[in-house]
Amino acid sequence: MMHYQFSIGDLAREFDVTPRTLRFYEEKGLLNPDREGQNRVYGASDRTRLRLILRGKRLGLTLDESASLILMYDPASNNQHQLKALIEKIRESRVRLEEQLKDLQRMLSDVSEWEQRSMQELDALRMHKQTNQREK
Amino acid sequence: MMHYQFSIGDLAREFDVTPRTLRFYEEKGLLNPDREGQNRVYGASDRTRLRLILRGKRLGLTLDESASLILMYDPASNNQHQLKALIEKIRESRVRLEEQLKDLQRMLSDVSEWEQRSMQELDALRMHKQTNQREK
DNA sequence: CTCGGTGTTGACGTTAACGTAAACGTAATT
DNA sequence: AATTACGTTTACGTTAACGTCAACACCGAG
Repeated sequence: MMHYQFSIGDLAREFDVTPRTLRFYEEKGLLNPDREGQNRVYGASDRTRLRLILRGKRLGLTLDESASLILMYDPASNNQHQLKALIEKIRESRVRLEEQLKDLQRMLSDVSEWEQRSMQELDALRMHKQTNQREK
Repeated sequence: MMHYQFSIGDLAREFDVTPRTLRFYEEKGLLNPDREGQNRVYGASDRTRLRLILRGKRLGLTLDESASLILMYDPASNNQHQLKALIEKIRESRVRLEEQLKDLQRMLSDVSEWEQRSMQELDALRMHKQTNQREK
């Protein structure tokens, strides 16, 4: 059974952010939930947007950058000129992301290399200790 | 011909940051250049560190996180207990980075999918225009 | 000798992304 | 009726990572 309506608390819990965060994203125009009286009611699209925002954050994008990425997912953009501009923006994003991917791979290999070295060193220390004990 | 001494301006230009940034990193203990009188003189190790810091930044790490990563590269850490703690930290970093990698791949595939769709749409628009012109 | 270029140390300003607190409304529980 | 849980708006506070500016020192060229 799938919901398609969420309170602010629901979403906050699901994505591990505070309600304040969701209201803040709304101020910035990243979300726009319906209202039921005073209260915010979030739908599936808001949920998707939120996921995209947070994914962006984890990758080091600013909220504004995530905002434009989200606009690109929106089918509301039709006119040709805008479309070209958007494609260009996407292309830039992709280039950046690919750069980031390289950075990440470099870092991963550095880190695992270091990990191995230090574990060996740790083993060496253990061996040394045993030797010492036998010498006693 | 390789230098192994750099002024603050040299490094700033090479890595496209301002001198202020380098002084700031020094305050935070991320760099510690020698002095020649008043002036800072950076060596190869500072240059390496700077590279690591900036790489970290691009991946969304904070300066403090980069700082601890750099400490791990340092062979100054010997005692067994510290070593274990460091290994644990590295392991965490790796997990985070692997998560990031997945995010990135998801995002890349999303983006290129969208790119294709919008280029097709653009083509469709062009075709439509031609048709209209012939109908004239 | 003065001028431009490069460096130095404070010290205050700025932006993003929320945190925190006050003051209040509403609805269900006890 | 009072408490508890959840929501609201408004507004000020906070942290990271520098930017910016003032006031000064040094050094080589013209």
